[in-house]
Amino acid sequence: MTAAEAISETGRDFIRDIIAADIASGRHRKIITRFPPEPNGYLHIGHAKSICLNFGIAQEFGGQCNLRFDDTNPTKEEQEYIDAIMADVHWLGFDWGEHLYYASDYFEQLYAWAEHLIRDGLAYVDDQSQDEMRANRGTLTAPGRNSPFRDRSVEENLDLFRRMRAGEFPSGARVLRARIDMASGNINMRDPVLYRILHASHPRTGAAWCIYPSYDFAHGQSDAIEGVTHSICTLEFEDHRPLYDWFLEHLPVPSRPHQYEFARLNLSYTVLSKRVLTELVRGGYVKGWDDPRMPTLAGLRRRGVPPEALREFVRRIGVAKANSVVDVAMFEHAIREVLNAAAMRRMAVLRPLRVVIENYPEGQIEELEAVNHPDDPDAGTRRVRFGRELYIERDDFMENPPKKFFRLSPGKEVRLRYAYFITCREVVKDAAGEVVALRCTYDPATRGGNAPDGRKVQGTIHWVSAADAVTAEVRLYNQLFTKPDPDVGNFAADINPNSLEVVIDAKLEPALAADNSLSPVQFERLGYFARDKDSAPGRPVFNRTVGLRDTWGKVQGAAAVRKPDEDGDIK
RNA sequence: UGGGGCGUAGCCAAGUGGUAAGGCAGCGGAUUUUGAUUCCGCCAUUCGGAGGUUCGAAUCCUCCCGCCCCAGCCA
Repeated sequence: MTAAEAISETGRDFIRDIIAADIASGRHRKIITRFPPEPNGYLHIGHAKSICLNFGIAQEFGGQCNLRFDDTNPTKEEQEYIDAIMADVHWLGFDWGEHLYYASDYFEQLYAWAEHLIRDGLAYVDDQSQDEMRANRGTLTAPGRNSPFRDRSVEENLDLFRRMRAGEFPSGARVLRARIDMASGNINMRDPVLYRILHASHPRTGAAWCIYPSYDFAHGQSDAIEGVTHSICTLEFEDHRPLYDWFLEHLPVPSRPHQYEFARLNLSYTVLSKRVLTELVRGGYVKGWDDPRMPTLAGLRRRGVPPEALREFVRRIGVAKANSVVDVAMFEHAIREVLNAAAMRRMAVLRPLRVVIENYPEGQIEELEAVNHPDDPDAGTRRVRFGRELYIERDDFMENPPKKFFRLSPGKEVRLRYAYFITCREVVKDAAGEVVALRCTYDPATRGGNAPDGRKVQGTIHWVSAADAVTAEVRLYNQLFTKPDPDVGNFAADINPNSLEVVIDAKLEPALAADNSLSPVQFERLGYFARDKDSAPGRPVFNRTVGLRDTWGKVQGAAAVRKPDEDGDIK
């Protein structure tokens, strides 16, 4: 596949256009991008957009994408996150090859460049307190005031900076600042901090340093060291670009990268703020970074979302500069699309209702053929056991059904998928009036699901043989938040109390009990499910990745809102 | 009366002076042993608004309106 073909498949966007133009003009021969996570949390679906963009561009243009950890703040970063991030990028389907880097690899060079700026009179050590600095920074509309330490001599600055490095001062005592313009309309240019004193152990450099470069002082130079040609980041860094360029212009860097910004992903009913995600985990709102309700790659993976679905979703939402909120339905569509094609079908009953086939011989068992995938004959068939006692879904029976209810009700005939037509003859209730079982009859002539007399039936329902069924725990997930646009300032108020429903006695086809059973799999008529790591021998646990499209449920819901009748009938 | 961005359908998003792609959602209909899938059809006389330039404007110019980001020794 040529680069041009690859792009037409991926779609165009303004960044790919710029890169294509840079190649066409001869400005670059080899494209180098980078994905630069800070290891202070887990990757989420928003990062997936960035990963697909950066690694995707490298693939399409025959270039290279580096994985570079932006580890300049040891007070927030941990090895656990570094490991998880690498695993997640690989799982998503991308590989950085030999190009694994850390900003901390460049600490010595960055330090040398800081001294270079000092020598050129472009940086100074500031003794002001944090409060003083803030007070002198000015406001959005008023210029700042120069620090009283701004005009120290080169010698004094050098001496102080070296002593900062040597550990002579406590954390926060002094900073190194660029000497730019305290009156700039762009606050990032008002003498930004280059180095701060942090007596903290770093996951990689340990105690080697007690001063650490700021993001601004590290990022562009790291790009330059690695020969990154296109440094792609999100919109909020747009007004850092003049500073990014300033460092590259004033330092003897080995290459001249350029920064481009795109709009980060926002998803309805979802929060992608790292701060909030961290609080969800630490506050116990979810069971961990890989809780299937989390939008983290680890959570999505555990939920059963295939990486192809993430990539397809990202491809479809495009890349632009307008802030936007993508409907989570678009993500679910991508998941269903991939899973519909890939997942084998099995039968499982979530809320079992016992059915006794009165005219089926006691003790008789037979095996019926069921296809594994309706659109893929190569997926083959399997045998499912049928007996006198079965489980069907409680939702597939209604004693007083509304019009257009195609499932089972007293006196009505339906097809048991791959098996027989059955007719409901009697409803068995307990003392409380609860339906506890159904007595039905079957038509032996309809074996396999077709009536020789051409008789039609309106509905087909799934079932599991009671004698063979395996009991399982099934976890049904709903949106973590109740509102399309949760309040990140008070996220707890918008958390969905019903984001997790646990079904403890689902009945599965026996093959689903095996440790190596299919996953993800479609439970027919219900949705796509993935085996969870909490599964124990003989006690499988499944997560619902996403339900099937449910037009009947939608019609029902709408009708119920419109006109809930006394007897439950819906006109 | 600061600086930087962005405004095309309910939601994403193409379009770069020649007469509004595509996807999601929605709505009809066909097929169906998953009310799934698949398939067909419908869904912006109009591009935040108003002027202007032009034979012709979502695209160029002017003014206005709206939304987002920035005052961490976070990234």
